Amino acid sequence: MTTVVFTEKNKAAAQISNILAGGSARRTIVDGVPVYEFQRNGVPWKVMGLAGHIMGYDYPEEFSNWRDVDPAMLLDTEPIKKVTKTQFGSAILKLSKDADLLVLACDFDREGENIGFEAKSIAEKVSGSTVKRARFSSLSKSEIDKAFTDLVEPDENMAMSAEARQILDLKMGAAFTRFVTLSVRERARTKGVLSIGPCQTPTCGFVYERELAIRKFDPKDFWKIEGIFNGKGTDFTGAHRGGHIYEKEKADAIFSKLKNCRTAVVSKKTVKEMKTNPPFPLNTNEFLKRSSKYLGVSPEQALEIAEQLYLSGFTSYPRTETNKYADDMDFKKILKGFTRGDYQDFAMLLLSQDKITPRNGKKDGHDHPPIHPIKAGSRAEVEKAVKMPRAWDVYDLIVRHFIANLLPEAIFEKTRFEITAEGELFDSTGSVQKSAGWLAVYPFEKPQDKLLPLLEEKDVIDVKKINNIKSQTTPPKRLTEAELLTLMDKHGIGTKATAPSHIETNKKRGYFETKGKTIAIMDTGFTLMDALNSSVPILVKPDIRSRIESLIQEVEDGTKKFPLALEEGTTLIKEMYSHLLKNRELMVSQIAGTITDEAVAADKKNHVGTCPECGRMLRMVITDKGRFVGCTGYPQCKNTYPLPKAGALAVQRSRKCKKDGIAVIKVGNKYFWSVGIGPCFSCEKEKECFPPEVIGPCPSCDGQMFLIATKDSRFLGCTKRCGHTQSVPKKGRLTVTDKVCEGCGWHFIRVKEQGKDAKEYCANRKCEAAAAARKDAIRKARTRE
DNA sequence: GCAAGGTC
Repeated sequence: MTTVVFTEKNKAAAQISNILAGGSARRTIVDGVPVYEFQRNGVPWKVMGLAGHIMGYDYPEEFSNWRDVDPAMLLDTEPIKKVTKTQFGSAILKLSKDADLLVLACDFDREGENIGFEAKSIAEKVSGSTVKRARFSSLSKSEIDKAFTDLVEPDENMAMSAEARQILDLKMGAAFTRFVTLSVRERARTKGVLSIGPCQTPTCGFVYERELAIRKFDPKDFWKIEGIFNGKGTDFTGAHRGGHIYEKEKADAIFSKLKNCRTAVVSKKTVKEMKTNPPFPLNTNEFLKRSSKYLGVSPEQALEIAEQLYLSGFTSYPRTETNKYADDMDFKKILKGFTRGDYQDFAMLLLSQDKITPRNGKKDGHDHPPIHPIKAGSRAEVEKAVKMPRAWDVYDLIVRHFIANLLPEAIFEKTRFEITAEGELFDSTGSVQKSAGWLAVYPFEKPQDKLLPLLEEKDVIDVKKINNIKSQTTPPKRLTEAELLTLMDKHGIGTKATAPSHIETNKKRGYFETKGKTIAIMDTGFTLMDALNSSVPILVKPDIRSRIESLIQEVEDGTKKFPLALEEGTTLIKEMYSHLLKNRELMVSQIAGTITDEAVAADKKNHVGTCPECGRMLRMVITDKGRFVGCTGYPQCKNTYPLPKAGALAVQRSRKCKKDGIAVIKVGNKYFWSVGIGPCFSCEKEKECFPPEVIGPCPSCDGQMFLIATKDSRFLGCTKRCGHTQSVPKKGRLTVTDKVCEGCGWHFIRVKEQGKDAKEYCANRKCEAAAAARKDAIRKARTRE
């Protein structure tokens, strides 16, 4: 009389056993798998945790060679399901042999039902006993007790719907991936596989669509009228109510009406108190988005860190849809851990309250609570337990978010002036933080105060200047990872646990890459999406996932039989396949062309110059074993030159060695290396080849200022060593441009920080024109808010 | 060597 229970994972097995056994479950190991044993109602119980899916679909052996099988065959072949985690398979057999009742107790969702059925299908080989289902949405005692008292029938429709998804995903993925990869390989050597899938392809599709919008963008000129006013001795700006004016004549007319105007009137004043609510508790999606946005940590990495933090007991389970806390959540218990250290002020404040009220969201996946800290840890403790870069930052974000959610709202006082000048209306807004509330613990979102003078209605103010500013509409920005995750979530691409992996797949395939926080499509990805878009547009859009989704939903609802859904799904895939087949030539030529171009470009990057021995091309040869410069004429020409062992190598196209005429290579960010000679710093011609980068006249003597870069700093110094120095931005790539400042004769510098727009300006701190421009930029930044 | 979904 034994009852055997299967849960989705070991952790759930342990917890459920403790609840059902009243705290006295015995842990044993069967074929390496933990099993919890206890007595309940006089009957022996055994509970085993699975590890998610323990079975998986694949094609039969004879279909595994890509070259032997027409990919289209895969659409008419049924994949077979096999046990992929054999130790679980044998443990299930051992346990089920003498069971009288089998209970499936996996998560209450589609995949959970399916995982339970995997165990059931294995158990039924050796056991004919009854199979029941325990349904629960959380691992609380009351729910578990109830679920195991009121056992229900397993839901075959639900399990089969997941089965249909698995088969259709594999059929489509395998057939399309093989077809595209093999077709393109006829014309170009591909580095790896060109994969296609119902989640990864639409994910890339979002990035592609954005790229299209950027490329198609046609900038339009517009004008805006800005007033610079002075009231009570304080300058402030106002924007003309006309906003963006697209006709020059219209802007000019307003401007000429106003340009000689010297006074204006505050025609209306409103003061409003604005409240900003704390954020909702963190579910996985929100956590990943904020990690990316605030910390620049990729979703994949953030999830991995959260997983480690969870395993080390610092934070709760990281995969959850829920953004509201259960009513019995014990906030005080957690906060007590934080009464020392970085967060103590906030923890003490909250603990002094009778009641702590979170600002709850509305999503309840009935799975796990929102991500929150479990125990307090110092930076040293967290970094010791989780040996991953940024682990502390992620933990800090989770703790701060947790506390912020419990704190009161932030309060701002927002003032708005309507200003009338010559009958034209301007608006000025300012806001002042009255009470920081949750923002005090949440430095990731810092709103800036914008100050306005204390004016009242009917006050007359000075008009210092009216500007007619020409501007241009800007193209859409590249997607950030956070925005991509939002799009995926909105269109049901992937699940909370798999979304980052689809992004990762696209990166691995060379379809897109991250540049700072934004995602940039790569040539291969763009051409592939372009080709797919012109032959099978639904593949590039989220439609493909939703078509399959609605099919399997019908299976789950019982309105469509599993075999029919499979057939219809296969027909859909076949249809797409035939479209792709029809456009094969065009697709292949496009993609092969791009791949060849990329290869040529990569090869060109390695070209160093002409071989003095034989006249052919010299190139850098970089292998796992080492690197050197060799001749393309090898093996006839055996000419080689050494290269430095460490540092990234970049051939300097604009430079040739003055000694031997062969190329100069930049090593890392550190020094230059002449092929055939060695490091330039040990060469007597160094000064001649690398004259100091002069930026302009020294403001304190008749010398010239030039850029001095050392290993850990950079600044401007004087060629006459008069002692005058000036600072330059520490961050970003810095170049001296040809443009010369009219004010002081210095060359403009160009600073390009990763993920930001390049800035060009005069860096001279002693230049009046530059000072005015800086002031103007600050003012503009303020008024833009 | 193909997918996506669980979990470790």
